[in-house]
Amino acid sequence: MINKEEFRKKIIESAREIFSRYGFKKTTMDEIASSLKIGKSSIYYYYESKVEIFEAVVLHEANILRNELTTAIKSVESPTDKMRNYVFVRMKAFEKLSNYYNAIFDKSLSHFDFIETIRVKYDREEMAILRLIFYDGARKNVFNVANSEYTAMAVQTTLKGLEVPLFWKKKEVNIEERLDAILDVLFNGILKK
Amino acid sequence: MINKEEFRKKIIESAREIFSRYGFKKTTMDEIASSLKIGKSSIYYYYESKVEIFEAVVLHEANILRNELTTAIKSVESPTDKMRNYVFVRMKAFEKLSNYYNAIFDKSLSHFDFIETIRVKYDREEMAILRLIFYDGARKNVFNVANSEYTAMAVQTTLKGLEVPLFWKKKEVNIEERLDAILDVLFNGILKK
DNA sequence: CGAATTATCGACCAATCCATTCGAAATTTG
DNA sequence: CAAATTTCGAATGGATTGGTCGATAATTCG
Repeated sequence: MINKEEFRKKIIESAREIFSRYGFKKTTMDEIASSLKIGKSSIYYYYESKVEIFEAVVLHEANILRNELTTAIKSVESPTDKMRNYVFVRMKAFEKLSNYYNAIFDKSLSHFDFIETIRVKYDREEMAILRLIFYDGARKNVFNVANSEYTAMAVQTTLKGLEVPLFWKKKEVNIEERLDAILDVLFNGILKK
Repeated sequence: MINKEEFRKKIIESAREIFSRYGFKKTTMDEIASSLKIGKSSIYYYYESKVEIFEAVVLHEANILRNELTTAIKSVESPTDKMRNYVFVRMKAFEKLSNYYNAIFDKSLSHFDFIETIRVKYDREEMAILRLIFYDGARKNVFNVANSEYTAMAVQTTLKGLEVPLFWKKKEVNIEERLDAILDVLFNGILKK
């Protein structure tokens, strides 16, 4: 019916739902298996270990995020709209992603260096995107930035700071409602009049 | 600073968040404890067991639901609006509550007869409320019900049927979007022109 | 103060859970 | 049919976790 590679993808899709809901530790191989209607031991025919599946899931998730971000930017023209869309999608995504982290930073994270690798890679990609937006914004005279590299760095740092409350989940943060306030902070001193 | 009874409540509040997120089985005493910044063994000074805490949480949750439902009904005048509000709050609540069930119907549910007790009690309360709404609706000539008792029973059965997809979580159900369709089903043959 | 009471905790235990292995059976392929 | 692919049940061993207990800390109160 379906070849091995296809079924590997199916496993990732199912595992994604469960991992994103319960995190790494609380997710069991039994759950993943039964969500696919196969026996637990069958999974090991497709993947070597739970960690391997988790890595594949996180990678998948990262790719989805990258796509969402690029389309969010492409869908509008003006630099301010691009920023607005970018920030919105990013915060929304992080809200979801924080579930994964949640369960990782429990203990024994030594296995999860690969997440840091992905993270670093994405920071770089994000920098490139932000730099471009600000460069474009300066050229079009809507942003007041002398150095787009520097501004991009500052904004990225601010964004990371905004992630913290999401990460620690003191409280649900309603992104929709807070977006304008967040953009106010980000645009502080950048937006021309 | 705070007396024993107060702290018991605090425990329930904390445990509520965790149980509602992870269900009974996936929630650990360690988590409950550390969310309160106390040691695991200290919890046993306030409660005898995990099950006892869980029961208190479910009871608490049930009370909250009852309050929400009664205020939802009181807040409007017309019988159709009352139904709309009632159904909305009920479905919303069940969506959340299903997390608890989720983890219970795993196995060894013998301990959880008390949930059935609560359930039965609430079915009765619900029937009383529905009967009243329909009786009032018939009197005000907006509903076409000959026997409000019978209609209430039928509606309750339908509502229970609608819970099923929420319970089994094949997919997220967007209550906001589906509400009108649900009400259409419920009002079928009841609403006067 | 000092003793009684209240509250917290670390260390420990037994039961269960759970990721993983393995060999055998089932199923598909050719 | 035989070979290759796929599924699975049973077993295991190490980690997890609900719960106990006795030892202290902290608080109360005469």
